[in-house]
Amino acid sequence: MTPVATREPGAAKRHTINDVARLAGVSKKTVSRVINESPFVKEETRKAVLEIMRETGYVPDPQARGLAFRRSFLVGLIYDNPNPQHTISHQQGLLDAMAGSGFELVVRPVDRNSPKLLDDMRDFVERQKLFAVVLPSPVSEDEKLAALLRELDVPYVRIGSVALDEPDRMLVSHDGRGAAQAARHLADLGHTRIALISGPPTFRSSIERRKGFEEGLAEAGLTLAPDLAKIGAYTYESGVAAAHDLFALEARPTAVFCLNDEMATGVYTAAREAGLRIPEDVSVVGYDDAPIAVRLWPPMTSVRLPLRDMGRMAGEMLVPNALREKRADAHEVQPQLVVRGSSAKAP
Amino acid sequence: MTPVATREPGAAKRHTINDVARLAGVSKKTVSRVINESPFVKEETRKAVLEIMRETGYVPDPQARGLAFRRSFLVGLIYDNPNPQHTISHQQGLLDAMAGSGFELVVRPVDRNSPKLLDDMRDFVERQKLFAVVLPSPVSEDEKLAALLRELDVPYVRIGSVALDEPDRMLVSHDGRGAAQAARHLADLGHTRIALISGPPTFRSSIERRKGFEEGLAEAGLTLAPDLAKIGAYTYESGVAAAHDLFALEARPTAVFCLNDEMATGVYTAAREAGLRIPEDVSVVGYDDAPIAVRLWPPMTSVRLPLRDMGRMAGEMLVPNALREKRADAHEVQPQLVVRGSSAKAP
DNA sequence: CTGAAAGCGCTTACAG
DNA sequence: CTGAAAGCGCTTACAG
Repeated sequence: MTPVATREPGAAKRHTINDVARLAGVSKKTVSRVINESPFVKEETRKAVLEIMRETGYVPDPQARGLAFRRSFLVGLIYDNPNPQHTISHQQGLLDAMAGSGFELVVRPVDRNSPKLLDDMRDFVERQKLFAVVLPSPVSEDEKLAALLRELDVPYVRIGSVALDEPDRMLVSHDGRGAAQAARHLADLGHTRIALISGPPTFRSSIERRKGFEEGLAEAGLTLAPDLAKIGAYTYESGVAAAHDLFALEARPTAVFCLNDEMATGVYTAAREAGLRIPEDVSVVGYDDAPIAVRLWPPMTSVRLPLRDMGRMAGEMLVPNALREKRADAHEVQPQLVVRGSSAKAP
Repeated sequence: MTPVATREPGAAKRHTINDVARLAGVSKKTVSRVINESPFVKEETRKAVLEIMRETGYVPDPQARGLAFRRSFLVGLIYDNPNPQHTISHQQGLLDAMAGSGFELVVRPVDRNSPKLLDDMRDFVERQKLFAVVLPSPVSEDEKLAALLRELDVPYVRIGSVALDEPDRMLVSHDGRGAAQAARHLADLGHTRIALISGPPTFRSSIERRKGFEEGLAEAGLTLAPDLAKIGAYTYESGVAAAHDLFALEARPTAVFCLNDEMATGVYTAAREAGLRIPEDVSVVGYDDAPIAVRLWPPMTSVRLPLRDMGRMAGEMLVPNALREKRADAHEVQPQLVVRGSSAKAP
C-alpha cells in the first residue's frame, strides 16, 4: 500500500480533496460524493475513499465547501437577554447538539429595540450565508425578524414561552404551566391573598406566566386582587420596589409570586426591610431557578426551565449530526416547580 | 450615471466583485485592491470604486476571501470557566471590539483537563483557519495550548492574572493587586485574625490572589496564620464547609477573605448557621464582584475585575477595526476593591 | 498605478 | 455508478 504522509507537526499542509482523489485513484467528484454521502457510489469505492480519508486525516475545508454550496457551516445565535445565565445555558446546549457536527456557533448579541435591527440582521445572515439561526426569547418574539429569515430562506428555531410559529420552527417552553404550578402550590398551602410581581408586558414570557398564574389561581377558586398585581421590570430593584408597596398594604399578601428570580430576590430584601420573615410571615416563589435561588436564605422555591436542554433541542432541530440518529422530534419542554424553604403554610 | 440596481427585497442576488468591477469600469483586481486598502490605487479610481460599492451595497464575501487568503474571518473564544458571568462578560467585550469589523466570534467551550484537548484544538483551529484566538483563564494557563497556537501560527491573546507570555499575547489582570487591596482594607479596619479561603491550586488566579493577599498582610505587619488558611474549590458549597471549620475554631477569625464570590456567599450561609452577624461579628470580603454581591444582605465587599473591558481589550489586540484608530496599546487592567456593608471594624 | 491568468478547495450541472 | 469541465467569489503571483 502506498505510504501516506500523516499530519506532520508544524509545516505539513493539510490534505485536500485532490490528494485524496489521487491516492484513492478516483476523481475528486467521487470523493465529493463520499463526503456528501451520496448514494450513487459503489460500496467498494466508498470504503476505499473513506480509508484514504482516515489515513490522511483529511477533513473537507468548510470555507471551500461553503463557497461552492453558497451556504456556510455556521449557526447563528441571536440574543438580547438581560440574563447571562439564560444565554450561556442556551449556548451550552446548542453546542452540545453541534459537537462533532462540523458546524460552528457564531454568537450575536443585539438590541431588539434598535431601529437598525432588521438591516443588521439581513446583512449578518446574508453575508455569512448562515446555515441556520436560533432565536431565544425575547428576540424570538419579533415577528418581523422571523419574516425576514423566511424571506432569506434561512432555517430557524424560535425558543419561546408559547407557540408563535409552525411546529418545526418553534421550541415551546410552556411558561404558563410553570406559573400555574406555582399558583396551585401556594393555594394548596392555604394562601388566599397571593400577590404577583410580573415583568414588563413587552416580554411575552411575562404575559404567558401571568396568564398561567391566574389560571392556576382560578382552578383553586381564587382570583388575583388588583391591588396585589404589580408590574416590575424583571430586575432586582423593581422587585424590591414592588414588594415594598405590597408590604405596606393594610391587608398585605401572605405570599408573593414573582415572574423571575431577580425580582423574587428583591422581595427577600424588601421583606427584611419590612421586618417580615420568609416563609413564616410571607411565602416567596420565583421563576427561573437561577443559581441564586439556593444561595439565599431560606432557599427559594422557584420554577425551573431546562435552559440547556432547550438550547440542545433547538440545535438538534437545525443541525444534522452524524453522532445522532436523527433530528429531534420533540419540540417542547415542561417547566417544573422546585419547592424549597421560602414557601410554607399561610400564617 | 448608469442606474444601479439597489438591493431588491427577496430574490436579488448579492452583488459580487465582478459587478462592481464592471460598473466601475475597472478590473476586479483593482476592486480587490480597494477592498484591501492597497496604497497602489489612484485616489480617483479608489473613490469611483468606493462609490459603486456604496451604491450597490456591495460587501465582499468572507468565505471567498477566506478561501483565497487561506484564512478565515473568524475569531475563536476558547473557554472552560465554571463561572458563566465571566464567560458572558468576556464574550460581550470581545464582541464590542469586533462590532462592525466584519469578523465574527465563534465560541468553543472545552474541558481543559481532557486528554483530547490539544488534538481537538488543532483540528478546530486548522479546519476553521481561525484568524485569531482568545483564551480566558483558566484555559490561558495551558502552556501546551499556547505552544500549539504558535506552532499553527495563529495570533492569540491569553487573559490571565499574571504575565505568562510575551506582552503582545497577554492581557494581565493583576489579580494579586486586588487581593492586596482587600488585605490592607481589613488590616485598616483593625482586623488581625484574618482568614483566607482560597481556590484550587490548579487555578493560577488562586495562587496569584493568595500571594497578593499575603503581601498585603505583610505590608500591615500581619501574617496568615496556618490554621486560618483554608483551601476551597471556588464553589459555594466549599465556601460553606471551609467557613464552618473556621467558625468552629476557639480563636475564630474576625474577618474572612474569599478568593471568589461564590465561596464568600457560602461564608454568609455558614455565618448564619453559626449565629454570627456580618459584619458585627465577622467581616467578609469576596472576589469578582458578581451580581450576587449586591443582592446579599449585607451587600458584600468584593474585588472587581473589569471583565467586559478585558474581553474588549483582548479583541482590540487581535482584530483590526476601521471604527477604531488603531489597536490597543494597553495590555493590562487593574482590579478594584468595592467596599460595601460586609466589612467593618474588628469587634 | 492597473490587469489577465491561475488558483484557493470544494460543488453544480452535464455527460456518459 | 463515475468523471471532465465550469464555477462559487475572492486573492496571489506575474506582467506591464
